[in-house]
Amino acid sequence: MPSMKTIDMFKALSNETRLQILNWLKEPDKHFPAQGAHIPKGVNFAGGVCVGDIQEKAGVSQSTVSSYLNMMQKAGLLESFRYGQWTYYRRNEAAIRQLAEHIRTEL
Amino acid sequence: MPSMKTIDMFKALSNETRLQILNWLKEPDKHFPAQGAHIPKGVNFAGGVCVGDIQEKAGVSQSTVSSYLNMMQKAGLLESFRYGQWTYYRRNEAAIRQLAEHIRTEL
DNA sequence: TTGACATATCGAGAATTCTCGATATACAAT
DNA sequence: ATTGTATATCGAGAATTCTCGATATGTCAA
Repeated sequence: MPSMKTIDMFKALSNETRLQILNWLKEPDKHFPAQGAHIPKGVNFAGGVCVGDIQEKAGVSQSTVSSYLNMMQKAGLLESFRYGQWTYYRRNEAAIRQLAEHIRTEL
Repeated sequence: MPSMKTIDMFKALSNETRLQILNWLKEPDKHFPAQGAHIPKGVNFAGGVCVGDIQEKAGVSQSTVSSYLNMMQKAGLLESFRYGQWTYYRRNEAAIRQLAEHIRTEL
């Protein structure tokens, strides 16, 4: 019985725009403006990018990118951190590695 | 630009029944009746299972299983061999390994 | 040739996904 | 308090996927 979460991951990965976002988030500095202007000192969420910047780059509507990011997070591919009015998303590298491992050994 | 084939793989993997089939085909002897009664000597397609046996085990209609298998083959997850009226399907282990590797290094 | 069987393809209705604009919520600044 | 900004949620129409039964195609056996 394959876990539902695995299927949710595959569904989340079955869309070009979402794949792009995941890929851009591999090198946030390269693809997005500098982040964290609104994150207070002492908070550690390196590599996170706010929704607005992702939306602009992806070229889809704000509501679409919001639900995409939410979907990817529910699937475990992303993790998020909210500070004030901003929500920052970044890759969940451990989960992605585990997915690769799952495919290699258990699929 | 993620290849279309990668997305097709993820789509093919986004369904419980198809995941089950892929998993059963890991150990065909364990999950299906003995195969190859109709495969002539000299033809080598070890691990292949015919559509009818997969259909019975999966418990979906014949047309559904046929299109599932076709879809998985087009995505590269399965390979098929037709002998007479029978079509045998088996896993494409190389492609599955490559998918894991792709996720690990390029996703 | 005829009949039986394995699989593929077709057509369709139901369910899900995609994607948007509009609106709501939550917080910041004035 | 009011306004502005960032994000989330809602509602809906279009597109896609799911899954079936019916039918077509190809092959084997009698």
